[in-house]
Amino acid sequence: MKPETISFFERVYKVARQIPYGRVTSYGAIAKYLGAARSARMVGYAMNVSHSKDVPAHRVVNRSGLLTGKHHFQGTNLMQQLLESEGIVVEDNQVKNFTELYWDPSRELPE
DNA sequence: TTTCTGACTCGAA
DNA sequence: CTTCGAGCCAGAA
Repeated sequence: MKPETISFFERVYKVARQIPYGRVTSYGAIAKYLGAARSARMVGYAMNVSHSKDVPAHRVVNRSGLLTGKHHFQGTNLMQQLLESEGIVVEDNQVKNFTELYWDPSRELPE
């Protein structure tokens, strides 16, 4: 498939799937990696339609480590359970040790 | 076709 | 310290 034919969402999914186990990242980080630093909203929106994709949306949180999208998961705390099952500590919808668990694609991944 | 909304982020007051 | 506004793009009504 040509890169031009790949939609913005496809790129988001591609990066999201590269998130290592037990790590988390932010919408803005993905957007920045895609060259659209100010399209963080679009990344979140992409996650909304990623229900049919193999995208670990639960590993994507906002810049504060807050589980802003947990409400969009099936359960009330499904997102938190998924994160905790990966060894990530979540408290009050917020990821603990977020700074240590934070995975920046533009920094961890090659250009 | 236009209008509105949204899993965000950052800078300014 | 907190609060507010603007920017970004895509999809649904």
